Amino acid sequence: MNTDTRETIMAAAKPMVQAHGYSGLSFREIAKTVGVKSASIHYHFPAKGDLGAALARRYTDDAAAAFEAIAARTADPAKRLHAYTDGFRLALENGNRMCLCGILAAEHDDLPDAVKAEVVRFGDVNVAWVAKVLSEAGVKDAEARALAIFAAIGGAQLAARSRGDITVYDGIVESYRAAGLIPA
Amino acid sequence: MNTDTRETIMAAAKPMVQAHGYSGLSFREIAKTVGVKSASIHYHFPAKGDLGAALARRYTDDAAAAFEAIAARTADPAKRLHAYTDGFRLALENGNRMCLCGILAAEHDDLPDAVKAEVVRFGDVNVAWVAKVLSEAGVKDAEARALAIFAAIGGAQLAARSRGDITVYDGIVESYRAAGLIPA
DNA sequence: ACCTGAACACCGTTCAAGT
DNA sequence: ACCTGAACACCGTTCAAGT
Repeated sequence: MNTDTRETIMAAAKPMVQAHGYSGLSFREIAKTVGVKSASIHYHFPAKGDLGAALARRYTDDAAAAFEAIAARTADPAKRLHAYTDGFRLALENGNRMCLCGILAAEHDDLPDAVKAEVVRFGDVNVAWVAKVLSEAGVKDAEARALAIFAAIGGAQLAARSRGDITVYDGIVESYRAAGLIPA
Repeated sequence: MNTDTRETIMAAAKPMVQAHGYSGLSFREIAKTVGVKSASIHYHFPAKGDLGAALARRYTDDAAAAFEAIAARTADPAKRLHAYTDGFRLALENGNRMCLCGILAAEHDDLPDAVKAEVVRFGDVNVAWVAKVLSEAGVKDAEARALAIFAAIGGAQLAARSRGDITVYDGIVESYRAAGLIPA
């Protein structure tokens, strides 16, 4: 039951993208970790964009599954949103990394179209879920507010990462709640 | 009165970083634009980090000057903050680019220390100015709120850039005001 | 079916050499 | 003082060749 090489490649590449971005993702580095030659990666992912798109697609699917799990665990909107913001905290906990699609968003101009499309889909999935939570809580303009919360969380992650200090993330998110952006 | 080569290099490099980031900044591309060979860039900026730090330093200084100009133009906190969020809108207007220090923040792990330090200073200058505006407006926890606003604006820029749609930025910022994050 | 070595045009960097 | 050509080790990609 040896592990699928394709899976091993994706597992090695994911944290690399979260730390160094798409442009910083190196086939030769992945190859070293996986134990193959860099040319072999191209057998599983013809071009770098194919790997990037596969990573972003799975990241979004995993997020969607996590959202469902949160919704199943609690019906309280405030608690659901706490679990939501905690989810983005995880990346920072894991070696000051970023949300995979967050760092990809910054690299927009250098992304193949397939990767760009997955980044947009990640946003759509996030906004749709947050909007549902908000509207169930009776928040007006739930869709617009959800997009604002999604964007704000990405910004909090960016600010915390630039200082290499996860407490910066916590403080910013707390301010979002105190100011009324995120229902508390 | 021929233009200083060092200045020409910085002028060429700035929009490149705002579009492609630090890692996407190419000495050979700069050289083509400036009309010299890539090796010549190293005469003015020994390493890429020296150029990156110089760009971030000037970007911060320019921002500080712009903040002073805003404060001199109007005393109304809401108007000052409108001018502030408009400032970040400019980068998006200019070819869907990002705040130079915003895109650098995403690349934190691959930045030389001198560049990292300038990115942090940009944040400090922003937060200090916004905090002053907020405290004059009687907002409590002005420092924390200023950091939250700064982060949120960065996130709005990131979200808008990922969709290549400046109206996304406008909508998010409007939501920030509607929710009470930014005094309106 | 899966992997590799070698080549290609890119990259930042270095340095001896030019003017 | 300022610039350059050539070399170095990197990069993604391609492809003929292996098993």
